[in-house]
Amino acid sequence: MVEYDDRLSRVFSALADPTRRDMVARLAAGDATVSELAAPYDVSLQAVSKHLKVLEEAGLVSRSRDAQRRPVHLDAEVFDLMTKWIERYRQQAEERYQRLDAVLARLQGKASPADEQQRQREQGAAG
Amino acid sequence: MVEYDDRLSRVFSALADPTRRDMVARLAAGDATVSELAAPYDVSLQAVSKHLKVLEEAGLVSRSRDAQRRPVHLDAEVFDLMTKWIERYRQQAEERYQRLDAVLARLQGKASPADEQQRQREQGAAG
DNA sequence: CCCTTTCTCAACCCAACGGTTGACAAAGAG
DNA sequence: CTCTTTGTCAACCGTTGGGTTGAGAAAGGG
Repeated sequence: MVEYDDRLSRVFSALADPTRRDMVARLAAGDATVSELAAPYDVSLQAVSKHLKVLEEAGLVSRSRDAQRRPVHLDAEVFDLMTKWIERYRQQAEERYQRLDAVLARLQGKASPADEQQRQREQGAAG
Repeated sequence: MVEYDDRLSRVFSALADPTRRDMVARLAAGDATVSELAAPYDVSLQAVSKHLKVLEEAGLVSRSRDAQRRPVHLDAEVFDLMTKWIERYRQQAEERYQRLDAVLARLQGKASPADEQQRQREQGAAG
């Protein structure tokens, strides 16, 4: 379970680069060779090869062989890992927001917003 | 529209660090001060301050003032940006997969898988 | 066999990153 | 005003990351 953390780091880190996100977008349309992927960019083939290695180690992509060519394939399953992480905390934050709204509505100006802010912080530290 | 790209890079990059993801998780439970956030980690307060700056510049977090304290608040909206990007290509990849399955089913062994792989690649390059 | 195509590995460069320490700003408390 | 608390800024340091070039592996074509 703990290793997942490192996996997430790799995935987020891989997608932090615009070129690599671009390649993922390209690969979503279909498999491609290294040269095909390199074509749109003004960098060496070696640089593209490195990018692909990063994507592969993040589990976003897999490579096979077809004569000299190395077709690259997008493995979309990893996206689930990210989506789950994101959704978890987004929902948590939203629920908290709704709770806060409810409290504020109940108070209806009986206390200052600063008091509520303080209460919120303590609640967070306890939970 | 183009600026969004850089924004995504910042967000993904910010979340590529396990400590920062941890802080986001903590903040999903409620606002917290810098010291409170620093407590669980074996690093200087300055390091934590730097992490928070990264999260802030990514738009994941905002900071206000309460006497000497600087309460940190999670801005969950940015998550939508990520989710949208991810979902877009995940769906695209899945649809492509289903199309491929359909084609393979129609062929029912009339052609070799290699031919289909080739067809796939050309289709991708054209689209 | 040699030549071309496709791609990777290795070494290097420089900018960015995460960490440190030291100084100091901001805001109460005495 | 002085002292403490809370946090940031600045300078520095070792590591990582994206880029380069050069060499060469892998697989077919002549």
